[in-house]
Amino acid sequence: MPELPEVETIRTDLNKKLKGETIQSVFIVLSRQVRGSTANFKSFLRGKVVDKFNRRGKLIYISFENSDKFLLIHLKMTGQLIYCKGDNLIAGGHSDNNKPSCELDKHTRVVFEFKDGASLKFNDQRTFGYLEIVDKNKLDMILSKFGPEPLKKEFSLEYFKKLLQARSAPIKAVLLNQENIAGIGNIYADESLFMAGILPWRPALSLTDSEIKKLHKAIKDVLRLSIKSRGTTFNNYRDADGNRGDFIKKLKVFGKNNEPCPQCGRPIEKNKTAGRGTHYCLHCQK
DNA sequence: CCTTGTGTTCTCCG
DNA sequence: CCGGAGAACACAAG
Repeated sequence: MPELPEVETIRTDLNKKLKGETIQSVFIVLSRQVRGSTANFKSFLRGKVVDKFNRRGKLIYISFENSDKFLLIHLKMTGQLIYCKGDNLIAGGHSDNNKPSCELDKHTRVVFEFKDGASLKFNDQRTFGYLEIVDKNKLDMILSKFGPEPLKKEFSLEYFKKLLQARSAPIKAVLLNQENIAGIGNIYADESLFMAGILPWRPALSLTDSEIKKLHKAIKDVLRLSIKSRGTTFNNYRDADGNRGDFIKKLKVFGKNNEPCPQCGRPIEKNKTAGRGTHYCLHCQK
């Protein structure tokens, strides 16, 4: 479940590895995950030089030198972007021969092959993710639907207060909606609500000023801490080198059903809130 | 049957 | 009847 910290970890890593590199060819295993024509997808990308890996919420978009089009990559729940260089190369492998240039994993769906010999594998066990080439207009349209980035100034306490004041939905549902705040998913919704001492099903408008302030800080703190730990590997997430994220060691409630609460020792409970599995401590959260 | 991020569709309410 | 909010469902695979 890559959320903001996981996608940010991947983005910064790949930016270091692939900025300025040239795409030589693209090998497509499962065309269903490439939106639009796969022939156009391949022909557009061939020879393109990576300008930058960018992120908005949980969405990665790659810009290219001398091009006004972008490659969107959404990992959804089980997507991975795995970089490999040098090792595991297959002799004669090239997408033009319908042969990949590197060893595929069980769930590899697309491989980008670079001129310097490196490959970038898009893996996705559950095939919910997608890749798409879009022009600037479409990119802007998509990006404009996202709420503020929670780690930027635009996510102000004022904005957060206004957001919550007229909503009867559970606070967790408000946090999960990408149009409200970009990048929070199930893990960080539960964790930030625990940090702030707020029960996930409380109507958003029932939060007091001091609770809103606590939650605003908790969201930023938990996301920053997780980025420092290179994200949370609960099951599927891997960084660009195939490594796990360490933040799972610092989770307080997510996935801890029936385990003792780290604050009070009473068992963590789990229910379904906002349609999602939700973890909380009835004693520490009000 | 369960899991989840997102897009779509349905339903409710003023 | 309209619009918006929120809930419910669809998707896929293991």
